Amino acid sequence: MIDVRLLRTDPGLVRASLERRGAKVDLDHLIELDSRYRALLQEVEAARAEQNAAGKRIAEARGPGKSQAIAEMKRLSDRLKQLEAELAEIRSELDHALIEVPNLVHPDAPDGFGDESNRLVSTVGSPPVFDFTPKDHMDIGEGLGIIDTERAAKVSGSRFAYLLGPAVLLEFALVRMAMDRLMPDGFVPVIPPVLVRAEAMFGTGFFPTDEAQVYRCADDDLYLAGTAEVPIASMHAREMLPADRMPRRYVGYSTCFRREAGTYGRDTRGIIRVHQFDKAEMFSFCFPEDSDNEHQRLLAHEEGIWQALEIPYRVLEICAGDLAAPNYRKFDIEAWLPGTGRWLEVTSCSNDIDYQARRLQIRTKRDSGTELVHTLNGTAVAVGRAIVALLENHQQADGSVRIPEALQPYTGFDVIGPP
RNA sequence: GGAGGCAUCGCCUAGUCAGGUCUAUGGCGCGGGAUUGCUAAUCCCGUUGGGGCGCAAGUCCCUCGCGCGUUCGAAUCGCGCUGCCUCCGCCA
Repeated sequence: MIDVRLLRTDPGLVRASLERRGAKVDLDHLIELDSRYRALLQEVEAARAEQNAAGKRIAEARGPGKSQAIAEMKRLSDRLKQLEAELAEIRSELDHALIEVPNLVHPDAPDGFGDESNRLVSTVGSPPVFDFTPKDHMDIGEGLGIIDTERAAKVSGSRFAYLLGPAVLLEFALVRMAMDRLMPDGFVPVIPPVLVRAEAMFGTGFFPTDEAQVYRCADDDLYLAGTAEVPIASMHAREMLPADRMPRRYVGYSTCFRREAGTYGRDTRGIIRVHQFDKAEMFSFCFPEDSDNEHQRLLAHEEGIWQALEIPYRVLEICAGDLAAPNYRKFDIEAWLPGTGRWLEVTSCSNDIDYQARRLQIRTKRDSGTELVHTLNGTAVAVGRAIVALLENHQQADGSVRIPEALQPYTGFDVIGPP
């Protein structure tokens, strides 16, 4: 949610940001609603002040004057009730309109829409050279017997997978390596609940925009989180974070659930796009003036992990038109997949500034006053896609897969296979 | 799933039975100050959060878990919801 006051004081700024996103929001209507709301609010508050004063007089009054005063106040009370009903209606209209408004856009974010408008920030590492024809992750995974999507389809339908044997140990190794890199930098490991209330979905900005992507447990009115970002951001909802304990950093490990509605033709092979995967996610709550630096910090951790995995990657800054509603600025890392011959998005790192904090009411108090915090999130390891990248980049002629050195202390083995 | 209890401005707490100066009491903590004079103590002042108007000083409104209701008036009465606790059942 954006700051309504900004809408009042600098509507041009908001309008420019929304245009860069290509967001269709009727700002004039919003401004009109806000001004009607405040005008009516003043009327209501004046009436309440009158009622409060009259109430005191009644409390002190004795005798016949009292019943007369009560009769007078009844008329006042009726009028106030009518005004309050009107106020509530406008407030609700305003709230519904506001929750649809996406975040502002960072001035440095590239303009445009679609992949071709993203800015290439850097490319690191070089594609591995093979003296054989490299296979894609599915051929390798099935060959090694560590990925089984056919049986998963039998049990759960398409876009599910069984991970088996060394793939499972690889998952735990990846997660533990990420934690070990992040904990010294103040990230507190957390395993959050993955079933959350609608409030958490709205608070983090996934609702109302992405409601179609979320699994719902209708009987209990709970939703399966598509990322640990949702329960971690919501963890401190309606809290005042002590200034001397800022920033607050977490690395959350959770299973992630995504309906992938509307992606029927895309990434149907293997485990690149599945309904369920595990992920370690970084999340920071920080002071507003620190969020640009914090964003770079999260991105640096992501790059460090991919370098440790010895996988070539590139960093993209996402263009204004492709930012999700809560994002102010976003960087993706794409790993090179030699078997498939394409780049694959493996991390996403966003600065949402005060957008989530305003919805979730997460504040901090300093001498300068109380203010909303900034929130940021970034992928530490999306396990499924990390496994895909490892298999394709470190495959060997005999069908086995080499484990990069940094990971070996965690896996306990240096190779998977040969079959 | 069943039965019962609880929810007050950072934490603890008075107030709720008998609705009206509750403009919510006190303690802890925190901030500022005074005095004594040194492994500290005592005293004074301030301290929930949010919003409207205003250049400001200020002023008004809301906030006793949330919502709805009763009433001229709700921390207080009624209903619903949420959370926590205890017991029973079930359960990894």
